[in-house]
Amino acid sequence: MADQVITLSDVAAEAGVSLSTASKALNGTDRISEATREHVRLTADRLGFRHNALARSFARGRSQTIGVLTHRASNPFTRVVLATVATELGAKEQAILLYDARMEEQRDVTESILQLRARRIDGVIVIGTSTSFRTPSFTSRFDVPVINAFTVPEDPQDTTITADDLAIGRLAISHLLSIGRRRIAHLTAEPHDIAAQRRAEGAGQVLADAGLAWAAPVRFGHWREEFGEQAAAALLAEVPDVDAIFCGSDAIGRGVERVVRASGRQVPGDVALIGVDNWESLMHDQRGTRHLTTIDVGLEEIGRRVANRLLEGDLEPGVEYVEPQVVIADTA
Amino acid sequence: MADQVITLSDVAAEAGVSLSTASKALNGTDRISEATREHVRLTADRLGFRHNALARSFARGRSQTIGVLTHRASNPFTRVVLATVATELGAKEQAILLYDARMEEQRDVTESILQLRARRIDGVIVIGTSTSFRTPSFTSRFDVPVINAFTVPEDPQDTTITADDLAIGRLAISHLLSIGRRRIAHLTAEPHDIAAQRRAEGAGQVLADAGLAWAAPVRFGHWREEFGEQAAAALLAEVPDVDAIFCGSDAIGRGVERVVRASGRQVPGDVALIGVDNWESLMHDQRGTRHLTTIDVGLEEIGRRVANRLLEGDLEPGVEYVEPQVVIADTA
DNA sequence: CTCGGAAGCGAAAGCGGTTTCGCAAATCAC
DNA sequence: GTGATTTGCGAAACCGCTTTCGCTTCCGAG
Repeated sequence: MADQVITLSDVAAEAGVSLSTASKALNGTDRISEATREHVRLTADRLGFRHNALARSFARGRSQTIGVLTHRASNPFTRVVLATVATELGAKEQAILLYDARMEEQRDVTESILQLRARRIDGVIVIGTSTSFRTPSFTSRFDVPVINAFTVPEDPQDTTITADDLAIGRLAISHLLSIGRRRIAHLTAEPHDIAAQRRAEGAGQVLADAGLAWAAPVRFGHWREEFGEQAAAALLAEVPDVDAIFCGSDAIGRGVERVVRASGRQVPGDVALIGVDNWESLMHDQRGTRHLTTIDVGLEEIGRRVANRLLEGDLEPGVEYVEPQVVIADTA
Repeated sequence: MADQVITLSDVAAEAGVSLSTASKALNGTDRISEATREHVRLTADRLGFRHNALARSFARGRSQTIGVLTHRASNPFTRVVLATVATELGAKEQAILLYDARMEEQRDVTESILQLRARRIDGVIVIGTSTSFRTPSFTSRFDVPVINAFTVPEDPQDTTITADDLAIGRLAISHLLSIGRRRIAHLTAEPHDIAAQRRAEGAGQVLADAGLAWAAPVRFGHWREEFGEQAAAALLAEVPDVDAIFCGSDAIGRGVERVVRASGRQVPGDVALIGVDNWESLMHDQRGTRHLTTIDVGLEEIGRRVANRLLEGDLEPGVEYVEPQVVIADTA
């Protein structure tokens, strides 16, 4: 506790070498005989020496800290990515400095950028939302590597790792087809929502490839449970023999399920349901607690990759997509 | 971008004062004439000077970084607290360094502690789970302030801010009583789960105070949706005229709702339902998307308070509880 | 007019490492 | 055996800021 701290000079003195030799020995830099190196290492261990990270950062000019820019950190998807990134970076001794800003507001963001640069952060992770809004490009505003997570980048050259909405749509329909459904409908969010558009597009492709068409025109609305209820009610009235519904999100799926069951239909017997997000695992952590069949968009994988790419420094320009996974449960 | 960086010496030179004067002027420490101070400030602004945070941390011996210890960062509740803490600290220029460990595993934790100390962190936040397991005490293992969030602390002297499970139970029943329900049942998690116990206890108190008893013995099971289904089915068979169910969590509530509706009963007409967690807002962010009436345990508030208490340094020993809030929606 | 204290400022010593550079000894080519 | 390299190590500069301490100057008290 109150043990006074061992510095590198202490180690050097104890080992009978110079400060610089000790430094190089422990860092593995420069030419040092294997014998000396080992000797220094052993004395360091014996004394319980640990580099003062502050001094080290200062001397090296690298902070061991990654800046994270979020649009709204209270967004549940953002939280998942953020927590994953923090965990992954923490395991590698990297701290994170979070700036939660409304990215539309230039002043805010500019200030954040200045702060981050003053902190000499080693890199930047931008966590966006892959839905309604394109994330402005920050790449050129830092002199350190910048990587985007879960965004629709404004500049296609920005290094970005995100969900594959087209594949999500394809996967959903493929699964419904694979369990024998043919009269399939789709209820999803606002028509201008980018994720909703792409999911619908991917879904439509697979359907067309199978020589089928939607059982009813795609209904656009909101990501909400209530919308699921309303839209499902209207859908059932219009196409009573629909046998599967692809719901744009699990929230919508929840509402849909309630209405479908209330209409006396069996799920999945009469109508199969599949959602997107894998909420239940996001909420539960524990396994084996699934109810709604869904598609996992891979948020955690995005977080892991983003963190590791940044640390390894292999940032290739362009968008990299994470493969979605179908999570089979009780409803399809 | 490639603009070379302005240092404090530059400012001092430009302002025609010594380095030390410049430092003191900008920091507001020591005695400096108001004129000089202002003059230095202006030149600093004009030059666009920002302290090099690394040098500053080094000189001061404080890292502007808070260590965060989590038990399982992938736990959804932990994530909420973590994201809130990160946001709150980020707004005050504090980075976080996350160690996600299984707290039971001593080796892991000890290593984390050494790392954190080497980093000269300014404080520690321990995020636990307020349910099945007591969080070991770390307070004496650091020489910086330690605060617990959302934990059941092993040592009651540890500074802790957490959810008030007793109050949650009380609030749930009070609400059900206030809307006129009298035949109330409770379905909740494992009997050894601390949160489940306390919620049941608080609920029982209010019921007794109203001169009532449970419509059926409290059923303990799991935090799962499936448990909600099973338990509700059994409950309805046993007490067909139950008019309200207090569900230990929203997950349980979801399962319960499905079974209650399937039995032909109206919700909330015949049976009112109330859960705990406020999942929907945790998942949604947007407002106005509620379905299940529930109790918000105040995770975000816990995160905010923990962060601010730590920075302000007013850590009083003992447990501080966050007041739960009832969130009225469609089911009660 | 003198003296003690306070106010305002600067010189310089850290903080604890990393890194450049130079030097002596050892190794190599021929 | 000689000169050219290479190897192994230490001296010292440096990273940019904070902070102690001491030196003037100024002021008010007596």
